[in-house]
Amino acid sequence: MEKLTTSGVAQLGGVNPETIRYYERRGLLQKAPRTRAGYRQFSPETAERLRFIKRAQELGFSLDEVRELLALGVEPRKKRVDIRARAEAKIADIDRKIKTLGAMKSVLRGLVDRCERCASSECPILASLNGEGSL
Amino acid sequence: MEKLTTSGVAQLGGVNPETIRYYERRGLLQKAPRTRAGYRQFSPETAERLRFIKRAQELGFSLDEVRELLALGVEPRKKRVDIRARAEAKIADIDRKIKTLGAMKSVLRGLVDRCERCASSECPILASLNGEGSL
DNA sequence: CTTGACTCCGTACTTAGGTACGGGGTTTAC
DNA sequence: GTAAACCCCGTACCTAAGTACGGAGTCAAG
Repeated sequence: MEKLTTSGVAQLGGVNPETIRYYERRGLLQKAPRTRAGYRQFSPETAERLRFIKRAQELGFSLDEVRELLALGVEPRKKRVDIRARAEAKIADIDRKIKTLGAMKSVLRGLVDRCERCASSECPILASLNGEGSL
Repeated sequence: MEKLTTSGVAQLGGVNPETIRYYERRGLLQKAPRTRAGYRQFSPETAERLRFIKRAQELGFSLDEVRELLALGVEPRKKRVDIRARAEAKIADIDRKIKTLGAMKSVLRGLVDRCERCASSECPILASLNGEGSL
């Protein structure tokens, strides 16, 4: 269990060191223990957590939402049912996103397919899209 | 083909009227034709487009990326192959997003499942997550 | 033919999510 | 034991994506 420095964990997690402090302030990373001199010490798993945060963000979760996701693993015992419900809700969120992405994909796929079938230089589908398209 | 006013189309598309002007500036909506007096006139399909933009945004596409997506339907004829390639690239982007969402989902699903099997008041999985978890 | 609601435009402000700065302490390598 | 390279913190700054403001023109109802 080698401990990492702020910029060490930042590098492993692929973020700016300043971002670490920022996430700590925002509650996305719990306050790291400090050395006598006040230097933060991180465990390597923190880098995992950072990558999770980044992935979630790229998928359209806000930092507040990401914090909720992360909080699911750190609930104050007891409320087992509650945590379950919240996790299920997040899963449903994710399913909605997946569905929407699927829809967007088939729009694009349709565009590609129609354009393939249409080798002439005046593709009617493109033309129809031109005047404020159905995309 | 009833024409819509700026705030009319904004309402239909579920956005602020100012956002319409903003999207026009940013090139996400082409410049709308104007009345003699300079008022913009939109066709109802513009509302569709707005909703597409919003959906794409919620899924983590930036406005610049959304513009690229939209541009796929408005290419200057000719470069049929190019547009196809770009659409394929976007589809690949989307597939990556879907895959990542799937991974996040199974992390959450695993959390839920393990917590269900673990009815005692000291769930070891939660405990293991507490010290900078594997989420 | 005026009043209220709506439009225009340019410019300024806001929020989220960082990033950078600068003055000071610390640790490592010579 | 001292310079380079880090770390701390508070605060200031930045970009993306809007949102609001305010003065001026327009349109529809009474």
